[in-house]
Amino acid sequence: MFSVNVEIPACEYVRGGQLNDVTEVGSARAAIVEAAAKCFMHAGYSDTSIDDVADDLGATKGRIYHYYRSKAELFFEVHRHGMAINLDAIEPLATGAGDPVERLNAMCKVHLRNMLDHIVYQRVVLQGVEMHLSSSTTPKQREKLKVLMKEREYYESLFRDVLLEGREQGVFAFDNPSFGSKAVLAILNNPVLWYKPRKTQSEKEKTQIIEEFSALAMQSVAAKR
Amino acid sequence: MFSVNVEIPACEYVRGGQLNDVTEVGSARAAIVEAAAKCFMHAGYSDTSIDDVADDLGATKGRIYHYYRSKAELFFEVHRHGMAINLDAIEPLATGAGDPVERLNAMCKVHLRNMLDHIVYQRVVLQGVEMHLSSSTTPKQREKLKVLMKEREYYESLFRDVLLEGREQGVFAFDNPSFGSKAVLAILNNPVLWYKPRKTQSEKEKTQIIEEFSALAMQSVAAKR
DNA sequence: CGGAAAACATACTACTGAGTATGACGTTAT
DNA sequence: ATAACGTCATACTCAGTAGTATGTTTTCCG
Repeated sequence: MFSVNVEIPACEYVRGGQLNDVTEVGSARAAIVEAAAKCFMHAGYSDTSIDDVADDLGATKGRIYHYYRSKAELFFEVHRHGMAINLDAIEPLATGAGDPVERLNAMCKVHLRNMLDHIVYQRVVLQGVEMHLSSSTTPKQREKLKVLMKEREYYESLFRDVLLEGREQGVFAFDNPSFGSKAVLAILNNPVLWYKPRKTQSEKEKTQIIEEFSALAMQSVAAKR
Repeated sequence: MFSVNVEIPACEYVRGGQLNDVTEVGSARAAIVEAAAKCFMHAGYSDTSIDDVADDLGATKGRIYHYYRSKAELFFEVHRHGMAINLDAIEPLATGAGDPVERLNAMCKVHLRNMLDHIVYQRVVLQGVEMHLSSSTTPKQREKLKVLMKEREYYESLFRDVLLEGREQGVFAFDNPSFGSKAVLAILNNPVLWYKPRKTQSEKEKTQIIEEFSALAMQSVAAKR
């Protein structure tokens, strides 16, 4: 899998195939990442100051810079966590058994579930796509962003592979496989742009969105019969 | 249609139903808007300084602030121009004659064509959706952003209406109409996120993208037969 | 218990970037 | 010609912010 190594000032930090230990509840790093995700979601990366994150934590800058050496690194951490949630859930489904239609259907629903349940992280992940670290960032940080984009690309390839398998069996139809997976993910990611969790009826809303958007996504690559 | 009134320091400024006179070639305002769109696309709103736009123009701040009283207003102008391009092209198709399948097909292709031909403006329009003017902006500016979002909503309704008409005739199938139009537009907007115009084979690439993504979009709401 | 290291908070620095005040230059109307 | 106005450039102000340097408290271990 992807093994990303970052020099971490404090604590040990290892990224295996599964969820990051950084995310364990009670960890100081986890609290920081959580607060950062919240702020990044509400105001975007550029318009979020480290002080904003510190405020959300009820702390000060010092706390954050003790664990993360820059704002960009903190963003990367949030992004990585968001992608880890998705990869850990989708990877087994993609490589598992079963016919392609069933597999893709499961992937769509789980992906949507993740979008709605972890929306703060998912919006940060989407921001990563539009991330412009062109200016005012070190070349080293740009390298890390490339690694994150590779991870994203791999995630998309999981969908692409299932699509290709289904096309060979005649259950899916599309021309360019890359376009097919992009279209499916475009639909699946869409709710992240507008979904706001309600206090009441929240779960009912979620299941409706999951059902309907997964149906739309499946339909977009379905073979006509 | 939407009549937006902004106090403009110099020159007269009227927004009718059609393309803004601001965009006429030779106009000083048009050059500013063009440069701003380019910068906003490459670096995003927050990471684009007025000086950046001025540099692109080969001018200085003074020029820009002579025509636009704030950075936000300049963004609004770019956004408005982008939406005007889309509305002027799609509105006649949506309300025109013909069966829903043909109409939606035409709308999809024209929309995609606009995405690829005016990508600088379209990316700014997409940024508008994720715009967070929550902090450090006047309530008056937030009002204007709402107007822009209304315009976006109206654009989406053009697709929704055609979809509804098609569902009544049994040629389209979906559950929630709003979700249907969102899915279609999600696919149609997707190329904006990754398309980079090539020097060679540019037109061939475009037509391929247009054909395949419109097919995917149509398919996502197609009735199974 | 005591000393070291981790885990912060406080108080800075240095810089960017939005917006303004003002002046210079050209054009047009009278 | 000159007054007025439109069109900019120059030179500022000032608030916000990333990052650092250093002090202070708590925890942990021998």
